[in-house]
Formats: sequence, C-alpha cells, structure tokens
Amino acid sequence: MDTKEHILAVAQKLVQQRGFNDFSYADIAEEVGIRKASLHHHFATKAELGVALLETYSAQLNNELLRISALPVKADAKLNAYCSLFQSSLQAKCMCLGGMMASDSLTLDKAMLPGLKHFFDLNTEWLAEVLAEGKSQKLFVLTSTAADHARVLLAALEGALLIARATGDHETFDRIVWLLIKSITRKG
Amino acid sequence: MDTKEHILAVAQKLVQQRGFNDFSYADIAEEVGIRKASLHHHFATKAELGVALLETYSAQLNNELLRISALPVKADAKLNAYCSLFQSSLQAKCMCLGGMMASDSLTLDKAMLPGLKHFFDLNTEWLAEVLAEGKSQKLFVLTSTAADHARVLLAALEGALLIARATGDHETFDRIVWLLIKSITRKG
DNA sequence: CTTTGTCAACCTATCAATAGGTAGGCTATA
DNA sequence: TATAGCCTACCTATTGATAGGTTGACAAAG
Repeated sequence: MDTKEHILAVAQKLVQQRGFNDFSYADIAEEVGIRKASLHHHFATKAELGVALLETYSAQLNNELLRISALPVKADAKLNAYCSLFQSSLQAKCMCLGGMMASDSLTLDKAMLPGLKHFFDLNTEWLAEVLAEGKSQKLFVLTSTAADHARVLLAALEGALLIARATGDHETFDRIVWLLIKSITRKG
Repeated sequence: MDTKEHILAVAQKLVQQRGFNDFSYADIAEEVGIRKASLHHHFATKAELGVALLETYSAQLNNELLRISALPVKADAKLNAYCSLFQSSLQAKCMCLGGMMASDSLTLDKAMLPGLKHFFDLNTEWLAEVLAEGKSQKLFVLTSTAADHARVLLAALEGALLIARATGDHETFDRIVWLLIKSITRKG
C-alpha cells in the first residue's frame, strides 16, 4: 500500500475509535512505521489530514452506495444493506467518522466543515432516492417526503450507533434498526 | 454559588461544547476564577470530575423529567416537552452531555461508564412510560413495545442533535422531531 | 476570653509527558 | 541535479498532576 493511503487508513481508524482530537501524529507514526516528522511531508497540518479523511471517507461511502444501488434487489433490501454498514461499524467498535467529526465540530478547523456537511448530504440524498424507489415499488409507506424520512433514518442510525457503542448493547441497536425499517414497511 | 457547583457547571458546559478530552483544567480554572491546582482539591483527577458530571447531569435530567411528568397535560404534550429539551441544547450549540461522553467512550476512564449507561437508561425508561401512557390515552399508535419506541426516539434525537449542531441546520432538526412524533401519533 | 489544633480552600512553583510543528540533512530514483 | 520520501534533532505550548506553603474559620482545651 502507498504510504499516503496507509496513513489515511490508520488515521481513519483512530478517528472512528477516539475522535479527531484524541489521537496524535505520534499514534499514526507508530502504527504506520515511519517517524512523526515524516507525516508532515504528506499532510502538513492535522487540519489538512482531517480534510483528506473526510474526502476519502465520503468516497468510500459513495463506493458502497453505488455497489448497493447496483444490486439486483428491491429497495427494502437496499435499505437493509445500508443499515448493515452501521452494524459493521458497531461490531468493529468504531463510530461513523462523520458522526465522530460532528461531535468534535466546535473544535475543528473550519476548512473541515464543508466536507463534513457533504458527507451527511451524501447519506440523506441516497437514502431519499432508495425510499422513493421503495415507495413506487409499493414496499414503503411514507407519511412525509422521502427526504424527511431519510433524515430521520440517518439521525436514528447515527444516534443508535453512538449509544450502542458506549453501552456495549448491540441488541438494542438491532432492535432500533428493526423498528425503523418496520415503521415504513407496508403491512401484510 | 458554591465553588464545587461552579466548577461542575463550567465543566459541564465545556464537555457539551467540546467533549470530555478537549478541555483542560486550565480552561475551567480561568472561567471559575481560581488556580488550576485548586481544582484538584475539589476533584483529585479528571476521571473523578467526569463521574461527578455524569451524576449531576443525570440528576438535572431527572428533575426535568419529574417536572414534565407532573404537568397537567396528556402524554403527547409531555413528549413534546421532552423533545424541546434537545431543542434547547441545540440552540445553545451544546451537545447532550451523555451523547458527547458516548462519543468519547473508548477513551474514558472505566469508572465513568456505569454513570453513562445509567443516563441512557433514565431516558429510555421515562420515555417508555410516557409512550405507554399515550397509548392508553389513545394518542399514540405503537407498532412494537413502548421500550422499543423509546429507544428509537432517544437514538433519533441524539443523532439529530449531533448532526444539526455540526451542520448548523436547525430546520432539519425540527423536521426530524416533527416526523418522529407524527409517526406514532394516532391519525385523525 | 484566649490559646491551640484542625481543617477546607486556596495559592505558587514545578513536574514529566505529550501535543503539533519546524529545520535541515541523507538517499534513492527519475 | 532535482525531487520525493524519510530521517534525527529540536522547539514551544499545553496537558493532568504533585509538593508544599498560606490563610481563615471554627471548635475544643486551658
């Protein structure tokens, strides 16, 4: 693996575990196997690293969303696949990088905020599409716009991940996901 | 105000704004108006301060919940009052202390974790009661247990607060709350 | 009363560890 | 020979925490 990619991968994991301000260049350096100063060759400042992390994380998500969208299944299965992304994160004891950055938002360099907002937009826009698709397939019953339901889903998944990771209660997470899906699924 | 309470109040605000690891004893000392070393007289370690913060925050919440429970209104109004607690937090650009601690959970002293779990339990148990009350008053239509709906509500509110505070999008927060309530409210 | 001892509450001064970041040099490859 | 990539060595600021001293309130003992 390219060193720059290696740095990004290690830093991403650290953010998802501890938050953007609770790991250091020293932590990255040790795990990557180079010296602290060498990191500055690739990312001059931590803020610059943060911007890059948001970019690559959004790109990773986009790949996943494209993959799911391309599956030969109906919208309900796509929504399930989306939820399982959060489930995987929980199993790895990782918070969503976006959610983690959001909790640090008041302390972040302002250059990072547009990338953060973009990440959430990416989620809600894709979700809205899938929900609309499911509605036209008579799978989902929506009581408001697809965009509104998308926002609720994203918020609930982020919150459920946040709480379940802290309490260690994976079953609660699963029940939340189950009820969220059930509440928009057409009965019968 | 008692100095110890003053310290707790200042520290609480700092946690809600920045997170538990992103403020220092120096920050508290400056705002309280005493020296850094004097803080250790009241809270020997930061972990000790953290435990106390979770205790007082849960106590504050409990007071609010008792106040709302005592209101001469039906369950739907109580749920509204509960949601407005999160709304107030957002307006003050503060994350919920529990949610903030949850995002820091992997870096926290283990002595703080039981207090954190207790905070979430307090929320879900009260919510479940109000939801059951509303169901028996024919105000709410629940598609699962009151406890399950309580978990979804808490997760969605925490997540919505997290995201809205980071993006500055208060309208999205309001729409999420509106749809959450609508989705369990009896039609007609 | 006055003295004595105790304690909470605060102080100054200092500590080792760690933070992000910089300066400048070495080496291999293009 | 220029540059990418990495290095050693170092810097300043800040972190939570400690040692040890000062002050004033208050209660018991003379």
